[in-house]
Amino acid sequence: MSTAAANGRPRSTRQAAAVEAALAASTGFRSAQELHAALRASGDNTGLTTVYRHLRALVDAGSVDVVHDSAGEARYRACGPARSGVDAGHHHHLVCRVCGESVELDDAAMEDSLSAAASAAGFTELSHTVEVFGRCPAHGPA
Amino acid sequence: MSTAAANGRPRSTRQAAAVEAALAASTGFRSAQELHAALRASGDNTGLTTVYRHLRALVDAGSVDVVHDSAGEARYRACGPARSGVDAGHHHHLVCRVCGESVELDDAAMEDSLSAAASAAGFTELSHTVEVFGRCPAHGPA
DNA sequence: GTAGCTGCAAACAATTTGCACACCG
DNA sequence: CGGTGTGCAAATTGTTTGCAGCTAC
Repeated sequence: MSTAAANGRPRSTRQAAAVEAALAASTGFRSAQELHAALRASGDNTGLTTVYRHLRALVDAGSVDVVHDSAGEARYRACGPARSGVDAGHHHHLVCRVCGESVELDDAAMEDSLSAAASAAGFTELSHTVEVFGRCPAHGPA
Repeated sequence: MSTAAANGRPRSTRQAAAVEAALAASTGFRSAQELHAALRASGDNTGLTTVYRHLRALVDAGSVDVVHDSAGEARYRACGPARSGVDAGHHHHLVCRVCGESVELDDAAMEDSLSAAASAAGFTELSHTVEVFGRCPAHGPA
């Protein structure tokens, strides 16, 4: 099908595809090193450095989302198709702290409320980070 | 018990007070190392280690709030009086990305909206992180 | 007097960068 | 062939831990 999900890259490399595949293989957030380990387990002998490089490039391109866990470590997830130049995928995530599974949250009311409060304080050029953690239905409380 | 908000500490030390004072001296978020530098500038020859130790203790006690900037570095701010054992100071911050000044946001509507969305997805034991960045009135766009 | 607190320096972990080599085109 | 992506290892940075001495109680 859409074999052409990635064609704007300078040179098509196998490792680049491997990183994207590793990201696409999970609906949850994964840490850089976790991703690297998974890649090696998949047979790809990709280096940690390369993983970091592609991760950064993808984040920069807007096709990957990042959150920082409580330890300050970065976790990545393939998200938003990143249309042309538009920020078509603005949303936040609800992440299960047990299995890492994540669900997208598209809460316009929340966004609006937040913006209104910030504007009321006289702040401009707003940007925000919203991360929600919890236990997914499959991992309910004890 | 109006004696003191903090009497559960093992031993009252001058450095502990210095760290708390440094935090209280600013309405904005400060990084650990920034705080350490300020402390030395104030005359206190407190060590970086000690600053980190007290910071961690204060965060653990709930009297200090932490946010992680885009670089993943921790920034602290004295917040919520942290009553007895109750989380009496739940709120988020609106931080100026130019001067670091911060304003507390107590947006119940946003909180509610967020919780509702998360609950709808079947998630429990929710916790969230909301950080808003922007330019304060004093540092408006060009 | 004793135990906890302090501080210097080494240990640590995550991430970045340099440099030499392989591969894509 | 040419150049870019790759990868190993060293460098960086923020934070934590160990150990000897000092201070508060």
